[in-house]
Order: sequence, then structure tokens, then C-alpha cells
Amino acid sequence: MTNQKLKLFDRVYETVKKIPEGKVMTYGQIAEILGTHDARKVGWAMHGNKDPRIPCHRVVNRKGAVAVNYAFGGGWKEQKMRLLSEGVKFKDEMHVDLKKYLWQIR
DNA sequence: ATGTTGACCGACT
DNA sequence: GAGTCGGCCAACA
Repeated sequence: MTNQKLKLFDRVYETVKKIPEGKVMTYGQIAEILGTHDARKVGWAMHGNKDPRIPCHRVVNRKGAVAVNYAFGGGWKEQKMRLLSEGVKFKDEMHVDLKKYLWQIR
């Protein structure tokens, strides 16, 4: 299948684009969907991403913390601002409530 | 081509 | 609780 020919990089983007507003996903969960344990590649894909169509602000780490090296805007502050704008509330300065906002696929 | 690094995670000590 | 290591894979020097 052509779909399987796609590299992780592309599949990450496809997955992230499907995250609905007001929800977040973790790198590990995305990696799992892709059939790998390589969450680093997911983060790497985001780091290299410059496509505003990809809601990379909805991707957080396992602790629910936003990325310090967030590539868009001014950094994690930009990411936080976007999430707040979608109704995602923060427990701490950098941590979202995964219990409420983690998008779980069934 | 080889070795290091990376917006990470889970398991182990 | 904190530190270390392995995993898996693409970019970079």
C-alpha cells in the first residue's frame, strides 16, 4: 500500500492533523499509532515542521507539558496560548490536564 | 559511510 | 524520586 510507503515523518503529520480542537496527544501515543516506539521521531518531525496547517500545539509530552523548544512563534508560550484559546486549561504553567484533554483513540 | 543528536517514552536500578 | 539505558529512525557534520 502506498500508505505504508510513507515515512514516519509524513504519517506523524497525518495523525496530528486529525487531532480535534480542544484535545491533545502525546508523542508516545502518536508513535504507538504509527506502529513504533520512536517518540523522538515525532518530536523531530514537529521540530522540522513549518506547516501552520499542522496543529503541533496539540502535541504534548507524557507529563502533559508543552515543548520548551516549540518551533512556532515565541516558544512554549505560543503553544500554551493556542491551547488556552481552544479551551484547554493548564494545571501549571506548562502542564495541561491530560485526564480531561488527552484524545484517546478507540 | 560512521557517529552524534533529537519538541520522547518506558523500564530498570 | 532521580539517574541511566535501550528503543527506533531521520538529519547533520
